[in-house]
Amino acid sequence: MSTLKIYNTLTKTMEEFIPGGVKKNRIEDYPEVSIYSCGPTVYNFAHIGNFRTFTFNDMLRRYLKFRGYKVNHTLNLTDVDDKTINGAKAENKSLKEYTDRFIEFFKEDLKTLNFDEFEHYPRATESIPEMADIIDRLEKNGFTYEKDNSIYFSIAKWDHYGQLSELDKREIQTGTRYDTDEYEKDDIRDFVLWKAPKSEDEPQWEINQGSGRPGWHIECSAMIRKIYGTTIDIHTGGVDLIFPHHENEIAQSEAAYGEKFVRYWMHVKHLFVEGAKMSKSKGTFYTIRDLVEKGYSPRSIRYLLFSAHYRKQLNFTLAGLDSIKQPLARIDNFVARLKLTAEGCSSDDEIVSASGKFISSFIETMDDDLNISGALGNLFDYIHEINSIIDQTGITENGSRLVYDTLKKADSVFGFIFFNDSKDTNTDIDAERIEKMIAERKEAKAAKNFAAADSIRDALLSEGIILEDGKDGTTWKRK
RNA sequence: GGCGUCGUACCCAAGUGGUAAGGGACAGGUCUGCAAAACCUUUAUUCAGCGGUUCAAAUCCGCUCGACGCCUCCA
Repeated sequence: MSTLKIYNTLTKTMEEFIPGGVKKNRIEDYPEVSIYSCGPTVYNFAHIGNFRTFTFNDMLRRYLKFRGYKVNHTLNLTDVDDKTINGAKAENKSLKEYTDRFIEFFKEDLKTLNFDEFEHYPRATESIPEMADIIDRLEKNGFTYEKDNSIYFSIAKWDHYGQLSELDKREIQTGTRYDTDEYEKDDIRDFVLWKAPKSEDEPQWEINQGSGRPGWHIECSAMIRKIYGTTIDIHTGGVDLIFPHHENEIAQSEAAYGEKFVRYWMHVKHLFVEGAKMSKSKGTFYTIRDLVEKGYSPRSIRYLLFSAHYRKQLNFTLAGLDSIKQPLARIDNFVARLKLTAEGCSSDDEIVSASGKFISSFIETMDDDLNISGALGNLFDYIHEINSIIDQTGITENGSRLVYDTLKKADSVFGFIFFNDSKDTNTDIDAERIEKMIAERKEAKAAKNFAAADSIRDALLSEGIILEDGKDGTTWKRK
């Protein structure tokens, strides 16, 4: 059996995944896997690009669970920064009131896309004491300085700075305006831990160093400390966060506590929409809601977001979303076929071996840094193989059940094979009337009155109902 | 300017030294009164271009062209 290997941004290499840092013989013997994922800033609806990253998080946790690891996963919610503060001010609401609403929307979106439930969804504003503790320790260890009542981290004092983003290899471009922040720093690359209020009515909290609000990076370090207490296994986020966000998290956490912050860093590449960067002016800044309103199913969105490897750029297009109806229909038809053909005569041996082969190839593929595209290939190979068997020899009820269970198992990772698309259930179509018309058509066909039969079919088609004649009678579906 | 990534069929997309997965589209077939759907089969002598290393390269090295990322609190 293979072992899970993941690409670690910290070392720039593929590494065997060893939770807790100590190799065990069996997966069940490993301690709970601790994962922290940078979540959304809740000042607006999250867009499709955000959801690529979040979908990756969902896939990662689902696969770890599938593999037998115990998972303890955090997705944070940034509820205090310039954007949330300004947004609340603009609507004359309290920060909490304002962000509560978007957190709710965000969680609805997660549900819409069939996300697994994460263990924790902490808000930045709920970890102020932990932030204060980090700042106290940094101050005591001599890593901070104060300027205009804001507290900064001095990277000159921290020897290990730059390991994640390989800063030591870089030269800073001359003539670049490096920082336009209103806050003054000693070194342009220093970062703020605690911001002095710009105005009295701004949200602020009291800590030993004075009244203010958290800098961008401190919240993640604080929440990780609060929830996990010590070194965590995996930290994920979009590639844009490598520098400076994650670099600064490492600096402040390791300088404060003197122990390793994170074992494995995983970063998701950004997506393109219609071949270019998402852009509000081009109208390619989609939210999940936008797409659903346009009539695309959440299931297709999930599939598309899933389908490309997380470290490759994914080109998200509406045409691509459309074409996903086909593979999904193929999967659905396959599942339906399992139910229909449960009285075949094949020996189960072939089914058993094909199913076993599928699962082991699925594991081998996914163990290679979550190669989801390869795994999708495995899935369709399996469907193809079973379809062939059914065509040639049929399938027994036992065989059918085994295939069904195998799909269920794989779907604990995919999450789009058995997807409850609520859109299909709230129908206002009169099913009884349709069944009656189908019965009439059947009679017409029996009487060889094909003109009458076709006119019934056409009448329903004009209402958007498609009739399909199969071996076991006629079924209908919406266009 | 510095650091880095990518370029595989009409489209999407795996494969990173052993002779091109998978999906969509297209085409042929089975089934059907016809159709649709479903299923089956077929589809890249070739991996941006050029040169090199090797018994062997899409995979390693060099150069060229093209797209992109970070170096600006953007997932």
